[in-house]
Amino acid sequence: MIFLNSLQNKMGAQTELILKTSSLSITSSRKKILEIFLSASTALAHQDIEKLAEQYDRVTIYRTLQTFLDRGIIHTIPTTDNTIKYALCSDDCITSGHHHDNHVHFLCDQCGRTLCLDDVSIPAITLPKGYSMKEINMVVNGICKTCME
Amino acid sequence: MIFLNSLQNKMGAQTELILKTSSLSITSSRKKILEIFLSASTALAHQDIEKLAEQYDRVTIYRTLQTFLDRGIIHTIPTTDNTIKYALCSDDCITSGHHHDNHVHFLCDQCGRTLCLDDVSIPAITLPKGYSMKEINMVVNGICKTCME
DNA sequence: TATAGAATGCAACTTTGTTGCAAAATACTT
DNA sequence: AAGTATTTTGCAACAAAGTTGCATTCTATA
Ligand SMILES: [Mn+2]
Ligand SMILES: [Mn+2]
Ligand SMILES: [Zn+2]
Ligand SMILES: [Zn+2]
Repeated sequence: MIFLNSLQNKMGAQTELILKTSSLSITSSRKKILEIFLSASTALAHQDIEKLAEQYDRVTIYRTLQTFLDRGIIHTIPTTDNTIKYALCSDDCITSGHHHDNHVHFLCDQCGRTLCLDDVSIPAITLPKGYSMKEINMVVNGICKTCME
Repeated sequence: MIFLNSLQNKMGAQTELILKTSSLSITSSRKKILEIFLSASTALAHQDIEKLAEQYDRVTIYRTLQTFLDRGIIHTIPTTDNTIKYALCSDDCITSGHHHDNHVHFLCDQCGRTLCLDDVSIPAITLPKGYSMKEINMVVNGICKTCME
């Protein structure tokens, strides 16, 4: 029990730190949504968060996700099925002002989970003359490790 | 006038050929939507097509796009802003039964257009052990050639 | 603790996507 | 060319997703 409280406190401290670092006021919905991301092993859709944070209004969740995106706390993952998934940015992302995610994302066709493959970086490409690159996304569909076993 | 009719006829013949090749019955909505894709230089959202084919019901457009996807006549392009864009598959894609698009897509942050960079192929990557790849998408955001000038 | 400013919840609304079914169009047979 | 089976379409009704304005509540700070 003491142990659990300690964990809870640690998580609480972490979420408050993230919010402070981004100059955001500390509110219970923001902390809750950050906690959800921190304990999730996969990227989450808006709907996933709605289910895990039922006490908060749908609109609040929309606005909170947008705020987190603006501050670079989370990033979006484009998918082929018209659902945006959100995931926490790595420490690098969060601390640096400008967002620069550089890993590949994986969508499992079987379990439906979306994973950040933090260790697989996106290879460089050469664009035709006249094009300037700002962001790059690489998304792979297939079967994930867990589902293969 | 004769010239225009000839162009029209050529486009008509082309759309009918595509439909026949995919064993689809030839209907005016399917021809119209194919014509839109053939004369478009960019990928299109459902909404774009709705505006360009006002005479047809929204539901018909949804179903037609789905049919074209199923037959591999068009492919989707995932975007970070929760809108799916559709584009004609290259000849290779259409003729071969199985879909294997392999080019990078470009989203211009200024004009909003989505372009198939047919000449830029997606580089290979190595996934962690246990993952199997089925499809791969690479989407680049930035400023397109036209907007740079 | 008082107060200005920010965030939230609610209601109302728009947009996007889905489904069932009758009517219309197409492909196919004769 | 006409008739018929099958497919496609439009409409209506609905469900889900996303947006906006505004009054209330909460947070930061003096
Ligand atoms: Mn990620
Ligand atoms: Mn393409
Ligand atoms: Zn899986
Ligand atoms: Zn452009």
